[in-house]
Amino acid sequence: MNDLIPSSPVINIGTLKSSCANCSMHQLCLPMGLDDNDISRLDQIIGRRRRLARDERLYQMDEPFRNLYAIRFGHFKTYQVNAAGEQQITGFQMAGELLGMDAISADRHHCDAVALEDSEVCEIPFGRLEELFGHVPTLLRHFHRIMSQEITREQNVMLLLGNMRAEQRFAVFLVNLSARYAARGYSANSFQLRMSREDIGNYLGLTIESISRLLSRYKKQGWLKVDKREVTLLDPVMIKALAAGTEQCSPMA
Amino acid sequence: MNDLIPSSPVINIGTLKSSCANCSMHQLCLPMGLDDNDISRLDQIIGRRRRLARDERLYQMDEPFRNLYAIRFGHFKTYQVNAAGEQQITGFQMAGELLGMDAISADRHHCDAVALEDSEVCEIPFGRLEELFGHVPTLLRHFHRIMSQEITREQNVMLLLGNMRAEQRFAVFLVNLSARYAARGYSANSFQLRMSREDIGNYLGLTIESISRLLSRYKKQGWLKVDKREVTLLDPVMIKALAAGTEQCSPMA
DNA sequence: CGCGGAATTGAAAATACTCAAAATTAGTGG
DNA sequence: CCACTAATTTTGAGTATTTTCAATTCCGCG
Repeated sequence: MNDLIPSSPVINIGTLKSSCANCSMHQLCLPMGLDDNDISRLDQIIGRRRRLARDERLYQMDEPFRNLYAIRFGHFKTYQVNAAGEQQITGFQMAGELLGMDAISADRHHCDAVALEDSEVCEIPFGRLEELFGHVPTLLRHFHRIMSQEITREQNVMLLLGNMRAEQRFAVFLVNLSARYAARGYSANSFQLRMSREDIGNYLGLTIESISRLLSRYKKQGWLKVDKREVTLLDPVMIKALAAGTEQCSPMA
Repeated sequence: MNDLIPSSPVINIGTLKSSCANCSMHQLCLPMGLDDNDISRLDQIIGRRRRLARDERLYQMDEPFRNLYAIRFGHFKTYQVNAAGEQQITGFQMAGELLGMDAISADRHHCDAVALEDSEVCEIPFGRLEELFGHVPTLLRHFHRIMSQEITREQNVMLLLGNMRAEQRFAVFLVNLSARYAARGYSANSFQLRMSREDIGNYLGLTIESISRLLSRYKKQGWLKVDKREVTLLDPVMIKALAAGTEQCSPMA
Protein backbone atom coordinates (compact mmCIF):
# COMPACT_ATOMS: atom_id res chain seq x y z
CA MET A 1 0.00 0.00 0.00
CA ASN A 2 1.37 3.43 -0.92
CA ASP A 3 1.82 6.33 1.37
CA LEU A 4 -0.84 8.95 0.75
CA ILE A 5 1.66 11.81 0.93
CA PRO A 6 4.75 10.32 -0.67
CA SER A 7 6.64 13.47 -1.59
CA SER A 8 5.32 16.38 0.43
CA PRO A 9 8.25 18.77 0.90
CA VAL A 10 7.08 20.37 4.16
CA ILE A 11 6.08 17.33 6.19
CA ASN A 12 8.78 15.31 7.82
CA ILE A 13 7.48 11.77 7.52
CA GLY A 14 10.00 10.56 10.05
CA THR A 15 8.64 12.58 12.92
CA LEU A 16 5.03 11.96 11.95
CA LYS A 17 5.48 8.23 11.99
CA SER A 18 3.43 6.79 14.83
CA SER A 19 3.31 10.06 16.65
CA CYS A 20 0.38 10.18 19.03
CA ALA A 21 0.83 13.92 19.56
CA ASN A 22 0.09 14.59 15.90
CA CYS A 23 -2.79 12.18 15.69
CA SER A 24 -6.22 13.77 15.43
CA MET A 25 -7.55 11.10 17.78
CA HIS A 26 -5.20 11.68 20.68
CA GLN A 27 -7.91 13.27 22.80
CA LEU A 28 -10.06 10.17 22.51
CA CYS A 29 -7.49 7.44 22.30
CA LEU A 30 -5.00 5.88 24.68
CA PRO A 31 -2.85 9.07 25.11
CA MET A 32 -5.80 11.04 26.49
CA GLY A 33 -4.68 13.26 29.33
CA LEU A 34 -0.98 12.48 29.03
CA ASP A 35 1.57 15.29 29.08
CA ASP A 36 4.04 15.71 26.19
CA ASN A 37 6.74 13.77 27.91
CA ASP A 38 4.55 10.75 28.58
CA ILE A 39 3.09 10.89 25.09
CA SER A 40 6.56 10.58 23.64
CA ARG A 41 7.23 7.57 25.85
CA LEU A 42 4.06 6.01 24.52
CA ASP A 43 5.13 6.90 20.99
CA GLN A 44 8.35 5.01 21.47
CA ILE A 45 6.63 1.71 22.06
CA ILE A 46 3.97 2.06 19.37
CA GLY A 47 4.73 -0.41 16.59
CA ARG A 48 4.16 0.12 12.93
CA ARG A 49 0.97 1.49 11.53
CA ARG A 50 -1.03 -0.92 9.53
CA ARG A 51 -3.29 -0.15 6.59
CA LEU A 52 -6.22 -2.42 5.90
CA ALA A 53 -8.41 -2.51 2.85
CA ARG A 54 -12.14 -2.91 3.15
CA ASP A 55 -13.04 -6.46 4.28
CA GLU A 56 -9.47 -7.17 5.30
CA ARG A 57 -9.05 -8.92 8.63
CA LEU A 58 -6.97 -7.33 11.39
CA TYR A 59 -6.96 -10.42 13.56
CA GLN A 60 -8.78 -13.65 13.91
CA MET A 61 -10.21 -15.67 16.75
CA ASP A 62 -7.69 -17.98 18.47
CA GLU A 63 -4.72 -16.14 16.98
CA PRO A 64 -2.06 -15.53 19.65
CA PHE A 65 -2.36 -12.13 21.25
CA ARG A 66 0.51 -9.69 20.82
CA ASN A 67 -0.91 -6.26 20.11
CA LEU A 68 -3.74 -3.97 20.88
CA TYR A 69 -4.77 -1.77 17.98
CA ALA A 70 -5.80 1.87 18.05
CA ILE A 71 -7.87 2.92 15.08
CA ARG A 72 -6.38 5.98 13.35
CA PHE A 73 -9.07 6.22 10.73
CA GLY A 74 -11.70 3.96 9.26
CA HIS A 75 -14.20 1.59 10.80
CA PHE A 76 -14.13 -2.00 11.99
CA LYS A 77 -16.51 -4.67 13.11
CA THR A 78 -15.73 -7.39 15.61
CA TYR A 79 -17.62 -10.63 15.68
CA GLN A 80 -17.62 -13.98 17.36
CA VAL A 81 -18.17 -17.24 15.57
CA ASN A 82 -19.87 -20.03 17.45
CA ALA A 83 -19.45 -23.78 17.09
CA ALA A 84 -22.23 -23.91 14.48
CA GLY A 85 -20.40 -21.34 12.35
CA GLU A 86 -22.88 -18.53 12.88
CA GLN A 87 -21.47 -15.14 13.67
CA GLN A 88 -22.56 -12.48 16.09
CA ILE A 89 -21.21 -8.99 15.64
CA THR A 90 -20.20 -7.70 19.06
CA GLY A 91 -19.38 -4.14 18.06
CA PHE A 92 -18.60 -1.52 15.44
CA GLN A 93 -15.47 0.48 16.19
CA MET A 94 -14.36 3.84 14.83
CA ALA A 95 -11.33 6.12 14.95
CA GLY A 96 -9.84 6.61 18.41
CA GLU A 97 -11.17 3.30 19.73
CA LEU A 98 -9.09 0.39 20.91
CA LEU A 99 -9.31 -3.13 19.55
CA GLY A 100 -8.18 -6.40 21.08
CA MET A 101 -8.80 -6.03 24.80
CA ASP A 102 -10.82 -9.23 24.91
CA ALA A 103 -7.66 -11.14 24.04
CA ILE A 104 -5.79 -10.33 27.25
CA SER A 105 -7.55 -12.93 29.35
CA ALA A 106 -6.59 -15.99 27.34
CA ASP A 107 -3.61 -14.65 25.36
CA ARG A 108 -5.61 -15.42 22.23
CA HIS A 109 -8.02 -13.31 20.30
CA HIS A 110 -11.60 -14.07 21.22
CA CYS A 111 -13.18 -12.64 18.08
CA ASP A 112 -12.39 -11.53 14.55
CA ALA A 113 -11.83 -7.88 13.63
CA VAL A 114 -12.50 -6.82 10.04
CA ALA A 115 -12.20 -3.42 8.38
CA LEU A 116 -15.50 -2.03 7.09
CA GLU A 117 -13.64 0.36 4.79
CA ASP A 118 -10.02 1.25 4.07
CA SER A 119 -8.61 1.93 7.51
CA GLU A 120 -5.43 2.40 9.46
CA VAL A 121 -4.48 1.23 12.93
CA CYS A 122 -1.54 1.70 15.27
CA GLU A 123 -0.08 -1.52 16.53
CA ILE A 124 0.48 -1.38 20.30
CA PRO A 125 2.64 -4.25 21.56
CA PHE A 126 0.88 -5.17 24.78
CA GLY A 127 3.99 -6.44 26.53
CA ARG A 128 5.71 -3.10 26.08
CA LEU A 129 2.56 -1.27 27.10
CA GLU A 130 2.52 -3.26 30.33
CA GLU A 131 6.11 -2.21 31.01
CA LEU A 132 5.15 1.39 30.44
CA PHE A 133 2.25 1.13 32.90
CA GLY A 134 4.80 0.87 35.71
CA HIS A 135 6.27 4.24 34.74
CA VAL A 136 3.23 6.20 33.61
CA PRO A 137 0.43 5.83 36.16
CA THR A 138 -1.80 8.23 34.23
CA LEU A 139 -1.63 5.90 31.26
CA LEU A 140 -2.52 2.93 33.43
CA ARG A 141 -5.51 4.69 34.90
CA HIS A 142 -6.73 5.66 31.50
CA PHE A 143 -6.29 2.15 30.23
CA HIS A 144 -8.44 0.85 33.06
CA ARG A 145 -11.09 3.37 32.16
CA ILE A 146 -11.07 2.23 28.57
CA MET A 147 -11.44 -1.41 29.54
CA SER A 148 -14.19 -0.55 31.97
CA GLN A 149 -15.92 1.47 29.30
CA GLU A 150 -15.89 -1.56 27.06
CA ILE A 151 -17.57 -3.52 29.84
CA THR A 152 -20.31 -0.94 30.25
CA ARG A 153 -20.75 -0.67 26.49
CA GLU A 154 -21.37 -4.38 26.31
CA GLN A 155 -23.78 -4.21 29.22
CA ASN A 156 -25.75 -1.65 27.27
CA VAL A 157 -25.89 -4.02 24.33
CA MET A 158 -27.10 -6.78 26.64
CA LEU A 159 -29.90 -4.49 27.75
CA LEU A 160 -30.72 -3.80 24.13
CA LEU A 161 -30.74 -7.45 23.08
CA GLY A 162 -32.39 -8.67 26.24
CA ASN A 163 -35.43 -6.49 26.49
CA MET A 164 -36.00 -4.10 23.66
CA ARG A 165 -38.26 -4.56 20.63
CA ALA A 166 -36.91 -4.13 17.14
CA GLU A 167 -37.99 -0.52 16.77
CA GLN A 168 -36.25 0.54 19.97
CA ARG A 169 -33.10 -1.44 19.19
CA PHE A 170 -32.70 0.32 15.91
CA ALA A 171 -33.30 3.72 17.47
CA VAL A 172 -30.64 3.00 20.10
CA PHE A 173 -28.26 2.01 17.34
CA LEU A 174 -28.81 5.27 15.48
CA VAL A 175 -28.54 7.43 18.59
CA ASN A 176 -25.33 5.69 19.55
CA LEU A 177 -23.72 6.27 16.15
CA SER A 178 -24.93 9.85 16.19
CA ALA A 179 -23.32 10.53 19.57
CA ARG A 180 -20.05 8.97 18.56
CA TYR A 181 -19.81 10.99 15.39
CA ALA A 182 -20.69 14.13 17.30
CA ALA A 183 -17.88 13.38 19.78
CA ARG A 184 -15.53 13.28 16.80
CA GLY A 185 -16.67 16.61 15.48
CA TYR A 186 -18.89 15.26 12.74
CA SER A 187 -22.55 15.93 12.20
CA ALA A 188 -24.79 14.29 14.76
CA ASN A 189 -27.74 14.11 12.41
CA SER A 190 -26.22 13.10 9.13
CA PHE A 191 -23.74 10.31 8.67
CA GLN A 192 -22.89 7.35 6.59
CA LEU A 193 -23.51 3.79 7.69
CA ARG A 194 -20.24 1.97 7.12
CA MET A 195 -21.81 -1.44 7.60
CA SER A 196 -24.32 -3.36 5.51
CA ARG A 197 -27.94 -3.83 6.55
CA GLU A 198 -27.02 -7.41 7.20
CA ASP A 199 -24.31 -6.37 9.66
CA ILE A 200 -26.72 -4.04 11.43
CA GLY A 201 -29.27 -6.82 11.70
CA ASN A 202 -26.73 -9.28 12.99
CA TYR A 203 -25.51 -6.81 15.61
CA LEU A 204 -29.03 -5.99 16.77
CA GLY A 205 -30.22 -9.59 16.85
CA LEU A 206 -32.59 -9.02 13.93
CA THR A 207 -32.78 -10.12 10.31
CA ILE A 208 -31.79 -7.99 7.35
CA GLU A 209 -35.46 -7.88 6.35
CA SER A 210 -36.39 -6.41 9.70
CA ILE A 211 -33.78 -3.70 9.34
CA SER A 212 -35.04 -2.90 5.90
CA ARG A 213 -38.62 -2.67 7.15
CA LEU A 214 -37.58 -0.50 10.08
CA LEU A 215 -35.79 1.91 7.76
CA SER A 216 -38.85 2.09 5.53
CA ARG A 217 -41.12 2.71 8.47
CA TYR A 218 -38.91 5.42 9.92
CA LYS A 219 -38.80 7.02 6.50
CA LYS A 220 -42.57 6.88 6.13
CA GLN A 221 -42.97 8.46 9.55
CA GLY A 222 -40.66 11.25 8.47
CA TRP A 223 -38.16 10.49 11.23
CA LEU A 224 -35.25 10.08 8.87
CA LYS A 225 -34.07 10.15 5.30
CA VAL A 226 -31.98 7.39 3.74
CA ASP A 227 -30.05 7.39 0.52
CA LYS A 228 -28.12 4.16 0.22
CA ARG A 229 -25.97 4.25 3.31
CA GLU A 230 -26.31 7.98 3.98
CA VAL A 231 -28.68 8.54 6.89
CA THR A 232 -30.13 11.87 7.97
CA LEU A 233 -32.05 12.07 11.20
CA LEU A 234 -34.96 14.41 10.51
CA ASP A 235 -36.51 14.08 13.96
CA PRO A 236 -33.66 13.33 16.34
CA VAL A 237 -35.82 14.12 19.35
CA MET A 238 -38.31 11.46 18.34
CA ILE A 239 -35.58 8.94 17.65
CA LYS A 240 -34.02 9.61 21.04
CA ALA A 241 -37.42 9.16 22.65
CA LEU A 242 -37.84 5.84 20.89
CA ALA A 243 -34.37 4.81 22.04
CA ALA A 244 -35.12 5.78 25.63
CA GLY A 245 -38.39 3.87 25.55
CA THR A 246 -40.29 7.05 26.36
CA GLU A 247 -42.20 6.90 23.11
CA GLN A 248 -44.39 3.94 22.38
CA CYS A 249 -43.60 1.88 19.31
CA SER A 250 -46.26 1.10 16.75
CA PRO A 251 -46.40 -2.52 15.62
CA MET A 252 -44.40 -3.61 12.61
CA ALA A 253 -46.23 -2.94 9.31
CA MET B 1 -24.88 -9.31 61.99
CA ASN B 2 -23.11 -11.65 64.40
CA ASP B 3 -19.84 -13.38 63.81
CA LEU B 4 -20.42 -17.05 63.09
CA ILE B 5 -17.53 -18.16 65.29
CA PRO B 6 -17.68 -15.72 68.18
CA SER B 7 -15.75 -17.66 70.79
CA SER B 8 -13.67 -20.36 69.15
CA PRO B 9 -10.54 -20.83 71.29
CA VAL B 10 -8.22 -22.12 68.56
CA ILE B 11 -8.88 -19.67 65.77
CA ASN B 12 -7.28 -16.29 65.95
CA ILE B 13 -9.87 -14.02 64.44
CA GLY B 14 -7.34 -11.25 64.11
CA THR B 15 -5.10 -13.06 61.68
CA LEU B 16 -7.98 -14.56 59.73
CA LYS B 17 -9.50 -11.18 59.16
CA SER B 18 -9.35 -10.34 55.48
CA SER B 19 -6.54 -12.76 54.84
CA CYS B 20 -6.42 -13.77 51.20
CA ALA B 21 -4.00 -16.60 51.95
CA ASN B 22 -6.59 -18.32 54.10
CA CYS B 23 -9.47 -17.72 51.76
CA SER B 24 -10.73 -20.76 49.92
CA MET B 25 -11.12 -18.64 46.81
CA HIS B 26 -7.57 -17.37 46.53
CA GLN B 27 -6.82 -19.60 43.56
CA LEU B 28 -9.69 -18.07 41.60
CA CYS B 29 -9.76 -14.55 42.93
CA LEU B 30 -7.51 -11.51 42.64
CA PRO B 31 -4.53 -13.05 44.50
CA MET B 32 -4.22 -15.86 41.95
CA GLY B 33 -0.59 -16.57 41.21
CA LEU B 34 0.84 -14.20 43.79
CA ASP B 35 3.62 -15.33 46.13
CA ASP B 36 3.16 -15.12 49.91
CA ASN B 37 4.88 -11.79 50.14
CA ASP B 38 2.68 -10.16 47.53
CA ILE B 39 -0.44 -11.75 48.97
CA SER B 40 0.29 -10.10 52.29
CA ARG B 41 0.73 -6.74 50.59
CA LEU B 42 -2.68 -7.24 49.00
CA ASP B 43 -4.09 -8.25 52.38
CA GLN B 44 -2.94 -4.97 53.84
CA ILE B 45 -5.05 -2.90 51.53
CA ILE B 46 -8.18 -5.06 51.65
CA GLY B 47 -10.87 -3.23 53.58
CA ARG B 48 -13.44 -4.75 55.85
CA ARG B 49 -15.46 -7.75 54.93
CA ARG B 50 -19.09 -7.09 54.45
CA ARG B 51 -21.95 -9.46 55.08
CA LEU B 52 -25.11 -9.10 53.07
CA ALA B 53 -28.45 -10.74 53.67
CA ARG B 54 -30.46 -12.13 50.81
CA ASP B 55 -31.89 -9.34 48.63
CA GLU B 56 -29.59 -6.78 50.22
CA ARG B 57 -27.93 -4.40 47.82
CA LEU B 58 -24.14 -4.14 47.67
CA TYR B 59 -24.12 -1.03 45.51
CA GLN B 60 -26.45 0.91 43.32
CA MET B 61 -26.25 2.54 39.93
CA ASP B 62 -24.82 6.08 39.98
CA GLU B 63 -23.33 5.64 43.43
CA PRO B 64 -19.77 6.98 43.56
CA PHE B 65 -17.18 4.29 42.96
CA ARG B 66 -14.74 3.54 45.75
CA ASN B 67 -14.33 -0.22 45.99
CA LEU B 68 -14.22 -3.37 44.01
CA TYR B 69 -15.71 -6.36 45.80
CA ALA B 70 -14.45 -9.92 45.83
CA ILE B 71 -17.11 -12.46 46.70
CA ARG B 72 -16.01 -14.71 49.57
CA PHE B 73 -19.15 -16.78 49.60
CA GLY B 74 -22.67 -16.46 48.33
CA HIS B 75 -24.13 -15.32 45.03
CA PHE B 76 -25.01 -11.99 43.49
CA LYS B 77 -26.84 -10.64 40.51
CA THR B 78 -26.00 -7.41 38.72
CA TYR B 79 -28.56 -5.56 36.67
CA GLN B 80 -29.02 -2.36 34.78
CA VAL B 81 -32.12 -0.25 34.95
CA ASN B 82 -33.09 1.71 31.87
CA ALA B 83 -34.94 5.01 31.61
CA ALA B 84 -38.29 3.23 31.48
CA GLY B 85 -37.51 1.46 34.76
CA GLU B 86 -37.15 -2.00 33.30
CA GLN B 87 -34.20 -4.04 34.46
CA GLN B 88 -31.84 -6.29 32.59
CA ILE B 89 -29.74 -8.70 34.59
CA THR B 90 -26.22 -8.57 33.20
CA GLY B 91 -24.73 -11.40 35.21
CA PHE B 92 -24.84 -13.81 38.12
CA GLN B 93 -21.66 -13.84 40.18
CA MET B 94 -20.34 -16.44 42.61
CA ALA B 95 -17.52 -16.88 45.10
CA GLY B 96 -14.12 -15.82 43.81
CA GLU B 97 -15.53 -13.38 41.28
CA LEU B 98 -15.00 -9.64 41.27
CA LEU B 99 -17.77 -7.05 41.31
CA GLY B 100 -17.68 -3.40 40.31
CA MET B 101 -15.28 -3.22 37.38
CA ASP B 102 -17.85 -1.47 35.22
CA ALA B 103 -17.66 1.51 37.59
CA ILE B 104 -14.06 2.40 36.82
CA SER B 105 -14.83 4.21 33.59
CA ALA B 106 -17.16 6.85 34.99
CA ASP B 107 -16.26 6.72 38.69
CA ARG B 108 -19.86 5.73 39.34
CA HIS B 109 -21.47 2.36 39.46
CA HIS B 110 -23.15 1.47 36.22
CA CYS B 111 -25.46 -1.20 37.62
CA ASP B 112 -26.92 -2.51 40.86
CA ALA B 113 -25.49 -5.53 42.65
CA VAL B 114 -27.81 -7.54 44.91
CA ALA B 115 -27.12 -10.63 47.01
CA LEU B 116 -29.13 -13.68 45.95
CA GLU B 117 -28.54 -15.30 49.33
CA ASP B 118 -26.66 -14.46 52.51
CA SER B 119 -23.21 -13.61 51.25
CA GLU B 120 -19.90 -12.06 52.17
CA VAL B 121 -17.58 -9.85 50.16
CA CYS B 122 -14.14 -8.32 50.65
CA GLU B 123 -14.04 -4.62 50.09
CA ILE B 124 -11.10 -3.64 47.90
CA PRO B 125 -10.44 0.12 47.87
CA PHE B 126 -9.65 0.75 44.24
CA GLY B 127 -7.37 3.71 44.88
CA ARG B 128 -5.13 1.61 47.07
CA LEU B 129 -5.25 -1.25 44.60
CA GLU B 130 -4.00 1.12 41.91
CA GLU B 131 -1.10 2.12 44.12
CA LEU B 132 -0.26 -1.52 44.63
CA PHE B 133 -0.26 -2.17 40.88
CA GLY B 134 2.94 -0.11 40.64
CA HIS B 135 4.68 -2.46 43.04
CA VAL B 136 3.21 -5.84 42.16
CA PRO B 137 3.27 -6.36 38.38
CA THR B 138 1.90 -9.88 38.71
CA LEU B 139 -1.17 -8.46 40.39
CA LEU B 140 -1.62 -5.91 37.63
CA ARG B 141 -1.38 -8.53 34.93
CA HIS B 142 -3.89 -10.69 36.67
CA PHE B 143 -6.23 -7.77 37.10
CA HIS B 144 -6.07 -7.11 33.37
CA ARG B 145 -6.91 -10.71 32.71
CA ILE B 146 -9.92 -10.51 34.99
CA MET B 147 -11.21 -7.39 33.27
CA SER B 148 -10.62 -8.93 29.87
CA GLN B 149 -12.42 -12.06 31.00
CA GLU B 150 -15.40 -9.96 31.91
CA ILE B 151 -15.36 -8.51 28.41
CA THR B 152 -15.32 -11.94 26.80
CA ARG B 153 -18.00 -13.19 29.16
CA GLU B 154 -20.25 -10.38 28.07
CA GLN B 155 -19.48 -11.06 24.42
CA ASN B 156 -20.66 -14.60 24.98
CA VAL B 157 -23.90 -13.29 26.41
CA MET B 158 -24.30 -11.03 23.39
CA LEU B 159 -23.95 -14.09 21.18
CA LEU B 160 -26.56 -15.86 23.29
CA LEU B 161 -29.05 -13.01 23.22
CA GLY B 162 -28.37 -12.08 19.63
CA ASN B 163 -28.78 -15.35 17.82
CA MET B 164 -29.88 -18.26 19.92
CA ARG B 165 -33.39 -19.59 20.36
CA ALA B 166 -34.86 -20.06 23.80
CA GLU B 167 -33.95 -23.73 24.11
CA GLN B 168 -30.31 -23.10 23.30
CA ARG B 169 -30.08 -20.07 25.57
CA PHE B 170 -31.29 -22.08 28.51
CA ALA B 171 -28.88 -24.92 27.74
CA VAL B 172 -25.99 -22.45 27.58
CA PHE B 173 -27.07 -21.06 30.92
CA LEU B 174 -27.07 -24.50 32.54
CA VAL B 175 -23.74 -25.52 31.03
CA ASN B 176 -22.17 -22.28 32.19
CA LEU B 177 -23.35 -22.74 35.78
CA SER B 178 -22.23 -26.34 35.69
CA ALA B 179 -18.72 -25.41 34.58
CA ARG B 180 -18.39 -22.72 37.20
CA TYR B 181 -19.47 -25.00 40.02
CA ALA B 182 -17.10 -27.68 38.74
CA ALA B 183 -14.25 -25.13 38.79
CA ARG B 184 -15.06 -24.56 42.46
CA GLY B 185 -14.95 -28.23 43.30
CA TYR B 186 -18.70 -28.75 43.39
CA SER B 187 -20.73 -31.22 41.40
CA ALA B 188 -20.99 -30.34 37.72
CA ASN B 189 -24.29 -32.14 37.29
CA SER B 190 -26.21 -31.25 40.40
CA PHE B 191 -26.55 -27.80 41.83
CA GLN B 192 -28.95 -25.34 43.23
CA LEU B 193 -30.25 -22.38 41.29
CA ARG B 194 -29.74 -19.37 43.52
CA MET B 195 -31.91 -17.13 41.38
CA SER B 196 -35.62 -17.16 40.70
CA ARG B 197 -37.11 -18.30 37.40
CA GLU B 198 -37.91 -14.68 36.80
CA ASP B 199 -34.24 -13.71 37.17
CA ILE B 200 -33.21 -16.47 34.78
CA GLY B 201 -35.74 -15.29 32.24
CA ASN B 202 -34.69 -11.70 32.58
CA TYR B 203 -31.03 -12.62 32.12
CA LEU B 204 -31.76 -14.78 29.07
CA GLY B 205 -34.09 -12.28 27.44
CA LEU B 206 -37.10 -14.54 27.99
CA THR B 207 -40.21 -14.47 30.15
CA ILE B 208 -40.66 -16.43 33.34
CA GLU B 209 -43.30 -18.52 31.56
CA SER B 210 -40.82 -19.50 28.88
CA ILE B 211 -38.30 -20.62 31.50
CA SER B 212 -40.94 -22.66 33.23
CA ARG B 213 -41.94 -24.31 29.97
CA LEU B 214 -38.33 -25.02 29.07
CA LEU B 215 -37.76 -26.71 32.41
CA SER B 216 -40.88 -28.81 31.90
CA ARG B 217 -39.79 -29.79 28.43
CA TYR B 218 -36.28 -30.71 29.49
CA LYS B 219 -37.78 -32.77 32.30
CA LYS B 220 -40.16 -34.55 29.96
CA GLN B 221 -37.27 -35.35 27.60
CA GLY B 222 -35.39 -36.83 30.53
CA TRP B 223 -32.51 -34.39 30.17
CA LEU B 224 -32.75 -33.13 33.73
CA LYS B 225 -34.52 -33.39 37.05
CA VAL B 226 -35.80 -30.40 38.99
CA ASP B 227 -36.93 -30.15 42.56
CA LYS B 228 -37.70 -26.54 43.41
CA ARG B 229 -34.35 -24.93 42.74
CA GLU B 230 -32.27 -28.08 42.83
CA VAL B 231 -31.29 -29.07 39.30
CA THR B 232 -29.73 -32.37 38.27
CA LEU B 233 -28.45 -32.76 34.74
CA LEU B 234 -29.37 -36.31 33.73
CA ASP B 235 -28.01 -36.03 30.20
CA PRO B 236 -25.18 -33.48 30.34
CA VAL B 237 -23.91 -34.53 26.92
CA MET B 238 -27.25 -33.72 25.35
CA ILE B 239 -27.46 -30.40 27.16
CA LYS B 240 -23.96 -29.48 26.03
CA ALA B 241 -24.92 -30.39 22.46
CA LEU B 242 -27.97 -28.16 22.70
CA ALA B 243 -25.79 -25.38 24.06
CA ALA B 244 -23.28 -25.77 21.26
CA GLY B 245 -26.04 -25.75 18.67
CA THR B 246 -24.97 -29.19 17.48
CA GLU B 247 -28.31 -30.68 18.40
CA GLN B 248 -31.45 -29.38 16.78
CA CYS B 249 -34.13 -27.92 19.00
CA SER B 250 -37.71 -29.09 18.82
CA PRO B 251 -40.32 -26.33 18.78
CA MET B 252 -41.79 -25.06 22.02
CA ALA B 253 -44.71 -27.18 23.24
C1' DC C 1 -25.89 -3.22 -21.21
C1' DG C 2 -26.21 -6.96 -18.27
C1' DC C 3 -24.69 -9.51 -14.36
C1' DG C 4 -24.60 -10.20 -9.31
C1' DG C 5 -24.84 -8.79 -4.73
C1' DA C 6 -27.59 -6.03 -1.70
C1' DA C 7 -31.86 -4.21 -0.34
C1' DT C 8 -36.82 -3.97 -0.35
C1' DT C 9 -41.41 -5.75 -0.04
C1' DG C 10 -45.09 -9.20 0.66
C1' DA C 11 -47.28 -13.31 2.56
C1' DA C 12 -47.08 -17.19 5.50
C1' DA C 13 -45.15 -19.35 9.52
C1' DA C 14 -42.95 -19.78 13.97
C1' DT C 15 -41.25 -18.54 18.24
C1' DA C 16 -42.03 -16.47 22.26
C1' DC C 17 -45.22 -13.23 24.72
C1' DT C 18 -49.43 -11.84 27.19
C1' DC C 19 -53.12 -12.74 29.96
C1' DA C 20 -55.49 -15.75 32.98
C1' DA C 21 -56.06 -19.39 36.16
C1' DA C 22 -54.41 -23.14 38.90
C1' DA C 23 -50.88 -25.27 41.59
C1' DT C 24 -47.04 -25.24 44.36
C1' DT C 25 -43.85 -23.27 47.60
C1' DA C 26 -42.15 -20.08 51.10
C1' DG C 27 -42.88 -17.26 54.87
C1' DT C 28 -45.28 -16.03 59.21
C1' DG C 29 -47.47 -16.30 63.34
C1' DG C 30 -50.30 -18.99 66.41
C1' DC D 1 -45.64 -28.10 64.13
C1' DC D 2 -49.37 -26.60 61.67
C1' DA D 3 -52.32 -23.36 59.33
C1' DC D 4 -52.79 -19.50 56.68
C1' DT D 5 -51.33 -16.12 53.42
C1' DA D 6 -48.35 -14.28 50.01
C1' DA D 7 -45.28 -15.15 46.50
C1' DT D 8 -43.60 -17.94 42.98
C1' DT D 9 -44.16 -21.28 39.51
C1' DT D 10 -46.66 -23.97 36.26
C1' DT D 11 -49.88 -24.62 32.60
C1' DG D 12 -53.14 -23.25 28.94
C1' DA D 13 -55.09 -20.50 25.20
C1' DG D 14 -54.80 -16.81 22.22
C1' DT D 15 -51.91 -13.19 20.27
C1' DA D 16 -48.09 -10.45 18.55
C1' DT D 17 -43.63 -9.63 16.90
C1' DT D 18 -40.32 -11.16 14.13
C1' DT D 19 -38.67 -14.70 11.03
C1' DT D 20 -38.66 -17.33 6.89
C1' DC D 21 -39.30 -17.90 2.23
C1' DA D 22 -40.04 -15.89 -2.14
C1' DA D 23 -40.21 -12.50 -5.54
C1' DT D 24 -38.82 -8.08 -7.10
C1' DT D 25 -36.12 -3.94 -7.37
C1' DC D 26 -32.05 -1.34 -6.97
C1' DC D 27 -27.28 -0.37 -7.72
C1' DG D 28 -22.39 -0.90 -8.62
C1' DC D 29 -19.27 -2.65 -11.70
C1' DG D 30 -17.25 -4.97 -15.52
